[in-house]
Amino acid sequence: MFALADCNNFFASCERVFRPDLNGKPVIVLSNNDGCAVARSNEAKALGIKMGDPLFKIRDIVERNGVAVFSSNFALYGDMSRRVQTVLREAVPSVEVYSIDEAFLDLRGLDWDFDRFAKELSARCWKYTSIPVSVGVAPTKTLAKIASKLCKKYPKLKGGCYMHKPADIEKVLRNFPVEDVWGIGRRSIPKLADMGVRSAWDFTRLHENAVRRLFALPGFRTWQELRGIPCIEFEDQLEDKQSICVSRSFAHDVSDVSQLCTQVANFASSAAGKLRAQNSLCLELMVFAFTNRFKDAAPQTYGSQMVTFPDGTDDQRAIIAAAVQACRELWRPGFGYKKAGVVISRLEPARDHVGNLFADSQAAARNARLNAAMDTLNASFGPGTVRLGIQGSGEIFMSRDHQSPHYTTLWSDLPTVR
DNA sequence: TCTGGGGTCCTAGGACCC
DNA sequence: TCTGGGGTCCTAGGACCC
Repeated sequence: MFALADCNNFFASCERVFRPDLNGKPVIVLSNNDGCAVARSNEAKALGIKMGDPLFKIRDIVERNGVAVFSSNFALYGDMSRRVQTVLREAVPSVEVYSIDEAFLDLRGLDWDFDRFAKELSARCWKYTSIPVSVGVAPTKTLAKIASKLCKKYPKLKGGCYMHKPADIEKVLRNFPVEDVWGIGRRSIPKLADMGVRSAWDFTRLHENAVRRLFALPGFRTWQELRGIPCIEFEDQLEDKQSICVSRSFAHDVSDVSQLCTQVANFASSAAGKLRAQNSLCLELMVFAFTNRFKDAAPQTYGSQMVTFPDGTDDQRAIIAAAVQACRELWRPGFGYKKAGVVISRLEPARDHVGNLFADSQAAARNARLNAAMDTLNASFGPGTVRLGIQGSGEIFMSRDHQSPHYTTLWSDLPTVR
């Protein structure tokens, strides 16, 4: 058996932990730049606010119903996520953190009362973190996902659902829309509709050859998993990233090349920091920037520029310099750039890297010490405390008009109790 | 006025080899 | 008319996830 522990309406729930006055009230959390609703409390969902709705289009609903609106606060969500993970790791030997708000638990070889286990684990998460968590247990990961969704739909399950009897699974799948199955995406829906497949159960009734032909290997795996045959690996080892991307939309259009370069330098700085954190080197860097595609009247452009590092690098100054140079090359006058980003790829573990015999090893060692010193300072005093001149103030041009305090990660933001 | 950010895996087809 | 057979590697794009 596998379990899936899924935090309900995660970002909205995090905001409510330190704002209990908002319990039972509609809450939404916005994407970066205060663009779209990306998390909604149950009350906000009931008002008809959809995932991804732009704030300006739901302004009426928000104002009429007194919806509490928050800018995204990833320092808070990341910290709350770690707290939930701690509770999960205390419960079972093996945990696969799948995303910021979801984790799989490996229950293979355990002879427990899984229904009780699921309900108790949910209760424990609530007790220690104040985050509501749905725990589904089933013979495959895909079925465990469905079981956890049942918990959200039926409060009487008390946050835990064990689904394993074939007759029960059939009953659930017959009532479960195929488009809500993990691994079935938007592009597959028309194909499935053509074949008369509406429920997850219908999908399991298709012939194996048809599934393989139309949905290839990933679709076949989902088909197997729904039929109770596990074929998606459990991965409790955290793998190194193969690529790292840092990108943002800007609060206003940027039509000045040096301003754009300053922003790109900050993206590169952030990407390079993540690269060093996983002890890798990158061999490739790409910068991209484009205009606002929603502005029909304005001239549109998309530019990207690639740089390679034949010897591999994780050096802050080298990566930022390359990104800024690439940005100058892709920039075209007369356009208002709305979004830009830096992607570093072809990553290799630093310890496996075969260096250049003729490189200046003393200079490399000096750079490594400099990078380590900057990383240490920025980890202690906050990102951007020590930075290169070209990064300017270190700020990204971003709107965040509804930001909550960093309750758990900044001393100055500690809640006051009287 | 205002529309997010960050990833992975798979496959078909091109380019190349003998 | 008719144009071999068998293989590997790489890449771009598609599809999916949160």
